[in-house]
Amino acid sequence: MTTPFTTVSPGQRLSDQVAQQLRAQIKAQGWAAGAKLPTEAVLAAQFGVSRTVVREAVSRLKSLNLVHARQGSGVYVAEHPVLEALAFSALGQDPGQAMSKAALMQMLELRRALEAEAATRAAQRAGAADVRQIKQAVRALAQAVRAGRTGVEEDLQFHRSIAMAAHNPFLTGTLDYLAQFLRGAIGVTRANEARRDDFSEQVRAEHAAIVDAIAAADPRAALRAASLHMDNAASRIEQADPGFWQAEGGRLARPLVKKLRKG
Amino acid sequence: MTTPFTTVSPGQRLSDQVAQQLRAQIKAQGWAAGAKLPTEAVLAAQFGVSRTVVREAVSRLKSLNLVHARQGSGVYVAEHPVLEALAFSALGQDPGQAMSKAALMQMLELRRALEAEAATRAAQRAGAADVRQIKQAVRALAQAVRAGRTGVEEDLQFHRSIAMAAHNPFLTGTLDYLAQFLRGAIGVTRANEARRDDFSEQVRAEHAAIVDAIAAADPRAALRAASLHMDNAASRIEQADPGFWQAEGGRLARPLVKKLRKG
DNA sequence: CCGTCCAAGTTGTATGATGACCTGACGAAT
DNA sequence: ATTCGTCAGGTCATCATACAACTTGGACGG
Repeated sequence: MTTPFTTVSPGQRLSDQVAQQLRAQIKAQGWAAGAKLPTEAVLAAQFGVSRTVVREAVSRLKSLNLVHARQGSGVYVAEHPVLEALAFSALGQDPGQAMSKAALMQMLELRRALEAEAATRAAQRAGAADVRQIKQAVRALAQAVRAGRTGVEEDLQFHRSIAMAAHNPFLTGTLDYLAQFLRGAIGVTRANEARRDDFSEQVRAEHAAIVDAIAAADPRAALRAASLHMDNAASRIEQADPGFWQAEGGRLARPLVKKLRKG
Repeated sequence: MTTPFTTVSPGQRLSDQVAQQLRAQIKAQGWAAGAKLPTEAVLAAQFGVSRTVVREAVSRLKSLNLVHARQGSGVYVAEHPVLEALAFSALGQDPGQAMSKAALMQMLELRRALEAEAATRAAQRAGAADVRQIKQAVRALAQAVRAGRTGVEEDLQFHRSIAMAAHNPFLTGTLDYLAQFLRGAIGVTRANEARRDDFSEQVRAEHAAIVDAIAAADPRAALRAASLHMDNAASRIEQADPGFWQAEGGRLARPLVKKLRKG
């Protein structure tokens, strides 16, 4: 077989299916780095679709820097298709979905590193305006809770305001990107924390400790406070009722099942 | 004017230009989250291009989750277009290019957080196979240096092997993604370090300290060693000849000029 | 051997048409 | 009055075709 592609099936968007298959082929080293892909016309014939669909699929791979096209020559696999790793959201996987407990813990680990760095640098560099922003976020979060909402967006905004106070666009950008996946995670953690009043109060206190350290321009205290907040968040998830992950978390965790089966 | 779009100019790929302008418009809150974009026909008319071009541009925004299209209804701005922040590479900016000294320091800051976490967790979880991989990477790096090469790829592989030993796919994924931008940065730092023999030896010793700590399953030592490595890398850049950034760095730093002018 | 030019191949763009699907409005039946 | 079916218009998804812009490799003549 010279055509290792499964024929596309209608119902789904064809360009999505083609993009996924091409991505899979590249990821599986089906084509070496720098190699030339078949021409659009050939791909269209192999997939049984029009050239328009192939072009849109290739266009998406281009925007992910998996390939680059040279007019008059062809489409070539990128030399360093590394970014693909973080682009799991872009093709196939749906971000914003909730995650399994294990994935949640791993994400918290990543956050721990980034939030600690952000808090440290924020304590070093935050100006009066930055501190105002952070305190504003804290108030918004408290108000959301009083209003009976979960406060996911406000929680994200709180952490984002700290990252911005660090004045490092790479840090802000990375946290922003992760926020997409965090949104589901924070929803779960806050739902968990809201089940126990002592948890809610504990979270509030931890947030306050971070803010105080930044306002006091004490980097080491900020580092400690931020690390503690993440560690405690992990603990609170560990302490959560085992039933939580079947009950309230179940609705959210369901989409993860397929992801786990695949792994 | 109801058409705030600058007319596209031939020479560049039209779909790229349209995608950039749409992205800029969304980023500038020109359209609220959830708002419906003009139809493809209208956009095509406003930009003065064909629907084909508009469709490819929109397709790229879709793959970045900036918008989502509903057949029969329209194209809508995503509710949480947050990931866009890390996608600076996908549209417009060329990754793999070198960066300014300031950007390099900011990126080191981000790396510091991630590498420290990776080293810590690696020390906690690395198995015998993981340690073998890491030591193999160290040997490859030494060999590359002896062969007169810069060892950028080997340096990346060294850090990647540590991240993998941490057994956290999110951490590995994020570092992989950043590696794309790091590649240029590491090239600059290694070119800088190679200029002074004491620097080279110092780097080698720092790497060894990290490996030893992981092999000894000492998380705290690994954390210290990794943090020290990043801090020292920053110091070495600070200590670099001022002329370095005009001379050797100049060739690499040139593409950054436009980025700085824009900011 | 070397430079020029041309022709085929490939991507980029334009255009028109058709199918699938959504949305809102209208009107009939319960 | 509410619900439901139907219909028309709008919109995205896909297809087919044609042409423009560009690259590549080889033929050709020096």
